Amino acid sequence: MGRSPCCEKAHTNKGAWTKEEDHRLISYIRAHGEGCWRSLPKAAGLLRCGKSCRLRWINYLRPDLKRGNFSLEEDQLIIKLHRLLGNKWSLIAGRLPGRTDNEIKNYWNTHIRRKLLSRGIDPATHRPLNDDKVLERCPDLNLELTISPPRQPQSDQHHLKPVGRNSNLCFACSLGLQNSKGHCSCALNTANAASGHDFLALKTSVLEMK
DNA sequence: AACACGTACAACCGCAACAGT
DNA sequence: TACTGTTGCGGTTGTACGTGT
Repeated sequence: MGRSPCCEKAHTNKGAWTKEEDHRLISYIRAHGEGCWRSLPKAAGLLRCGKSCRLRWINYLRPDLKRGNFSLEEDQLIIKLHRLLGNKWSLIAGRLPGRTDNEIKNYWNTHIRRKLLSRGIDPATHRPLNDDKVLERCPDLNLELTISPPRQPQSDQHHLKPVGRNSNLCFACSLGLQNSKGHCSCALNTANAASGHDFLALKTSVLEMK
């Protein structure tokens, strides 16, 4: 026996959401807040699975979403973040307020990928497409990209979840997630507040890119 | 007008991570 | 520690719409 399906597929709607469904979902979340997606559809009177409700809310109905075209700044930030993080769309979305991982993923696949290819850049590696030849000539050349949070002084904060060797940072802050700001007081947030620099916000000289 | 093709994006699926017991 | 249920993520698909012929 495999695991049970996330929902009773026989009695759930699929495909595009109707205005009525959207309205029900918005009304329910306004009244009860987000969370408990599995039980939400039944409680809200929706014939959808919880995953579908969550996706619809996060990617389309959330009031703080920024609709419309990506700005040039957003465009460049996505490219920089993708170079650092790869296809970690949720992390990239964390640095772009009002944008969702799905939206960024789609935008990458439909616009940016093509743009990079037309410039002769491999969108997966961010290296010139003919870089293979360089590697053939220089097999020992190590172009591996690695990221790590900046070193922080020791502190006695104890609410933090250790992340590898950098046990003074919560994971969100170690990745420089904007959402984490204001919600935690780990070493990085404190330091950033003082210095005006933050990790992955690409203001740091360490990560400065041309 | 009708069709073919390309593009954009909403939505689905499967899996891994996480949380609770 | 092992197990189970839930959530979140990333890859992929489906389809509406625009454009060219």
